[in-house]
Amino acid sequence: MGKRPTLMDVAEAAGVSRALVSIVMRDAPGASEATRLKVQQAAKELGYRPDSRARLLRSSRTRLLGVSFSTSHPFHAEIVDAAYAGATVRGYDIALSAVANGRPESRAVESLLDLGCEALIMISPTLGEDELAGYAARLPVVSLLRDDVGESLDSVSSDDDAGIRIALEYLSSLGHQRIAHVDGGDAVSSPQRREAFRAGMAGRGLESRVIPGGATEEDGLRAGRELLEDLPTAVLAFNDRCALGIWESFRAAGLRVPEDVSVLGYDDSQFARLSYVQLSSVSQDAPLLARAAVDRAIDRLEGSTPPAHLVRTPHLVIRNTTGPAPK
Amino acid sequence: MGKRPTLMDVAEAAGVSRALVSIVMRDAPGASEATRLKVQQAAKELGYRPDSRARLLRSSRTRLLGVSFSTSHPFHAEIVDAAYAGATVRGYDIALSAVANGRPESRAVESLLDLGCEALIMISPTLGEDELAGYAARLPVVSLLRDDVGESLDSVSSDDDAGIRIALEYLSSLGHQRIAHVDGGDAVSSPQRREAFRAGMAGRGLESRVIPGGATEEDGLRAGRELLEDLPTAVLAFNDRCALGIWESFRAAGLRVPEDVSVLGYDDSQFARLSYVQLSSVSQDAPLLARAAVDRAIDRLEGSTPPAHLVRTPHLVIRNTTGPAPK
DNA sequence: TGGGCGTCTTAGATCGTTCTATAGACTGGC
DNA sequence: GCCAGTCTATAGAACGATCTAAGACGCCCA
Repeated sequence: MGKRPTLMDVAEAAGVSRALVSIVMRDAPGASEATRLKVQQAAKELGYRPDSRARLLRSSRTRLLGVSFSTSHPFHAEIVDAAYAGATVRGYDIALSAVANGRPESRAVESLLDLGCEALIMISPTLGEDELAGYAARLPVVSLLRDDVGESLDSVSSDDDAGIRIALEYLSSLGHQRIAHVDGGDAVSSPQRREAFRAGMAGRGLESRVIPGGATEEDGLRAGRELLEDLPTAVLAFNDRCALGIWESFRAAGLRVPEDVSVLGYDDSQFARLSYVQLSSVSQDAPLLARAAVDRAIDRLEGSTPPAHLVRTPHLVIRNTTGPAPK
Repeated sequence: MGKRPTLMDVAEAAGVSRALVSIVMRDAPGASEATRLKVQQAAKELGYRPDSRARLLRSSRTRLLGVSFSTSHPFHAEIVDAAYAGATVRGYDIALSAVANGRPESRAVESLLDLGCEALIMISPTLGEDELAGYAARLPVVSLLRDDVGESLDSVSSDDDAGIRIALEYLSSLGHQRIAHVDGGDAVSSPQRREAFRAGMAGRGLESRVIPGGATEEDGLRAGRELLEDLPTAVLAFNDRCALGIWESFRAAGLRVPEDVSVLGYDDSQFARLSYVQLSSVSQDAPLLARAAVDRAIDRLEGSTPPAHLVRTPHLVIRNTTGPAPK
C-alpha cells in the first residue's frame, strides 16, 4: 500500500515550491498560466488528491455542511439527495452523520462538529429546544421539517396549518362532511397537524374526529380498523405510510377507495407515487425544502443575517384515492 | 462564536503539558491516576472535545471505516444502521458517503479516501472490476451484497444459488410445478438469481419461465400483468418490492394470494414484514451481513489475512403469501 | 543606471493533534 | 552509594495542507 502523494511530491515533480502547488490546486490567484498547466500536469500524473483532513484543519473556512439524518426514515434519504445537489452548486461539501439504532442524535451532531462543519442541517431533529440552542450558539443550525425550535436556530419547514387547511378545503369541495384524522402519535409535527385539523373542522362547524395513529403502515392499519366501526366519508392521514395502512385496512374490509371512502396522505413520498397506489397527498416538496435549508445555512454563514423561520406552503397532489363523498 | 478549546487550553488550565493531556484523552498509558483525574476535570469544565481533523491527520491509525451507500435504496439504510453498531463494538468509527443523484459512486468513494478512511465498505457497488481493484490496491475494500468483484477485494454476500434453491425446494414441496421467475433486470445480482432459477428448474425437469422485471414495485406490477395471460401457480420475485408489485397486479385482477397463486419475495426487507403484507421471502439477513462486512474490514486491517469472499446462506421466512399449489 | 512597481515565487509559521525521544524522580538490589 | 529499571512528565518534531510576509524578477521611466 504505497503512500499517497502529497503537495511536496507534486512540487518536486513539477520543480516548484509547495505553496505554489497549493495555489494552483485551489485555483487561487498568484500563478502564471504556464506554471498552472505544468503543476496540474504533474498532479495528474502522480494521481494527487488533496488530503481533506489537512485542508480542513488548516483553512479557516472548511466549506463543510453537516447533515444529520435518520436511517429509519426513508424520507430522509430523498432530502439528503437534494441537499448534496444544493451544496455542490454553491461550492460546499456535505458531511453526513446518521442517527441509528444505539446512536443518538447528540452523538451524530457531535461527530459533525468534530469534523469541522461550519453549519448544521438537522432533518426532523428530536432534541430539546435548549440542547439545540446550545449548538446554535456555536454555529448556524437549520432545522428541517420542524419549526418549534426556538429563536436561535433557523428552520425550514412546511406550513402544516396551510397543508391541513388545503386538504380540508379540497375534501369539503367534494362534499365530505364526516372527515376523520389519523394523527402521527408522538411523531414530530403531529401535534400541529392535529390542532390544525381540529381548528379547520371547527371553522366549518363540523365535528372533528381524531384517531391515534403513528408514522408507519402498522399504525395506519390499526387506526383503519378502528375507523371501520363508524366509517367516515374521508380520512386525512398523518403521512403517506400511515395512509397506506388505512387504505389497506379498508381494502381488507371490502371497501372501495375512493367510492366508499376517500383517503388523503401527507408528504407525497415515493410510496404515494407508486403506480398501483396513486395516493392523493399533501406535498411538502422535500427536495425544495432541502435546497432551501442548504441555502439558508450558507446565507447565515456568508452574510450576517439573523436566524429565520422559513415556511413554505405545501400543495395538493390529487391522484386516485380521493373522490366525491358517497350519498 | 467563541473558539473551541484545544489541548493547549486544557493543558494550561490543568497546569500540565499538552502531551500529557493528549495521553489522558486517549486513555494511553503514561499518566498517574491523580493527574488523569485533574486533566479530565479541566477538560470537562472547558467543554473540550478533540478535533477529529487534527487527530485524523496526525495519527497513523484513524480507526475510520468508510461506508458508501445509495440514497435511492431504502434497504441500504438498514445496513448502515447495523454497520454503525458493529463498528462501535470494535472501537472504530464510520464515515458515510452517499451516492446520490448527480453524485456518482466514484465521487463518494474518493471523498471517503480523502477523509482518511482505513478501509472501505461499499454496499452493492456498481463500479467496474478494474476500478474497484484500483481502490483495493490502496486499502482494504469490502463489497457488500455483490461478489463478482475480483480477487483483490473482499466480499460479503449472500449465496444467491442457495437462496433460489431453497425457494424452489420449498415451492416444490408445496406441489408447485409451474413456477415463474420475475428477474431484476439490470440490478446487481439479478443474473445470478436468474441463472440459479434456470438451473434449479432444469434439475427438476421443469420448464423455466423468466419474465423481465426490475427492483421496484413498478417493475413487479408490469411483470405481474404479463403473468396474468398465462398464470403460473407460483412466482419467485427478484426482491420484495418487485414481489409487492406482482402481488398487487394479482389482487387487482381479483386473484387470491396464496390460494390461486403463491408469491415469494427476496430480501425480507421491512416491506415484507409489514403486517398487512406478510410476504414470504428469502432472507439475506442484512444486519448480519453488515456486521460481517465490518468485521471483515477490520480483520483485514489488523491481521494480514488475504481478501476473502464470504458467502452466507440465506434462509426462508414463510409468511402468508405462499401456500399449496392449486389443483 | 538605478529606483519603483507589479507579478511570480518561496520560506516559514500555523492549524490541533499524536508520537518519539529524553529528562527527571523514585525504587530496589548489591 | 551507585547503577539499573520503572514510572511520570515534557519538549519538539511530525502530519499535510493554507496563509502571510517577504524575496526574486522583469519592466518602465526618469
